[in-house]
Amino acid sequence: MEVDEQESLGSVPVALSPLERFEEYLQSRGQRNTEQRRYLVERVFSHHEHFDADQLMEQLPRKGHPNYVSRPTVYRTLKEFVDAGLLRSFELNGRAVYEHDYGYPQHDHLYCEKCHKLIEFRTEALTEIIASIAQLHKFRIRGHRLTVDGVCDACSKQRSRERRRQDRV
Amino acid sequence: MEVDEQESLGSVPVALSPLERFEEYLQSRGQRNTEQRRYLVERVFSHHEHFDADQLMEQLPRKGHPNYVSRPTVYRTLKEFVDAGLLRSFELNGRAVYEHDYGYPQHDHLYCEKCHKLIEFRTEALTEIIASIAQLHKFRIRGHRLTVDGVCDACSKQRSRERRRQDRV
DNA sequence: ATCGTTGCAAACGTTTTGCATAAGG
DNA sequence: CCTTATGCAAAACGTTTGCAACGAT
Repeated sequence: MEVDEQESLGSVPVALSPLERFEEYLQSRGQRNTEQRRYLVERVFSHHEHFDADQLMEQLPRKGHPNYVSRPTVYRTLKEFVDAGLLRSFELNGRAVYEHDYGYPQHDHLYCEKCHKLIEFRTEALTEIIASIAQLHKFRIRGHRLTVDGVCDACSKQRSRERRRQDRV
Repeated sequence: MEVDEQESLGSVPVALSPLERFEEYLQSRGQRNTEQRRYLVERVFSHHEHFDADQLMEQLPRKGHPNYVSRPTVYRTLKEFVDAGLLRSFELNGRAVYEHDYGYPQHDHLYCEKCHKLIEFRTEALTEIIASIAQLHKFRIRGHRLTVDGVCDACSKQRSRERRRQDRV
């Protein structure tokens, strides 16, 4: 579930930091700027990675330590981040996976069934196809999720190496 | 989760019926041709619809009645149908959704967030884009899932009608 | 007779809830 | 002070499992 560094799509310049944007969102809805929320924005945006609620929890301080955030609050806050446009979420193997949305370009994923890595890609052609399909069906688009399942280059090479090794035995 | 009849993509002629194909699959793997499996093939292929395990269970005979199939068996059998190539499955709102695969052309979906209807569409252009992306990344494709989220024509019309009604008050 | 399959009950992993307490505005 | 947010415990959700009884080959 890590991002392949070589596949990074760069970032889009934005006016406000994720924290500023979130604070603005909270204010506009009369919600509160709590320590937990501020801390989670900081942690979630400190590195660009795909993650699920559990992986995030593992990286956070344990119960009893400073900045501890309970599991329900993590779930509630991730949902708020999605509403606020900071994160995008999609489902993979029955769990919700999150990734940066704010300040990050729209993209889709290749999902390797062997190493479970998500490789990001971006293509204008896809956007155009979707737009024309939607027009045909008079469908108002809000977003899309495309996942291509298969086996990545590294895992294909690994498997053929293993097959060769087996042949020698 | 119903199929829009008007959006039906037709079917592809196949040599064997779903039941025959499944029986062949079972035989090839030394698995058994049980009454429950035969009954479920019949029910699942009696109409072309998207469905989840719960929706299927609701349509099946209740405990104590003839042809009753338990929940675990329904789950196990749906998984076998996917392995056998009879059904395709994808995740929607945290549940596994199934649709016919055998004898039905590859397609993708528009998902209406208002009425939760899945509209099927098919485009050759998408297949080509995915192939070229995969080639670029030396990625071996096994399949893909594209879902376009938004609001369908019917729901858009409904909402504007309601807005107009409100304006008159 | 063998061994895969079923139904039951109980577990599972993820996410959500009700509620009392804490803390932001 | 008035709410909203939090942490806790427990529930809810869809799905899977262990196991004894059953049934197909």
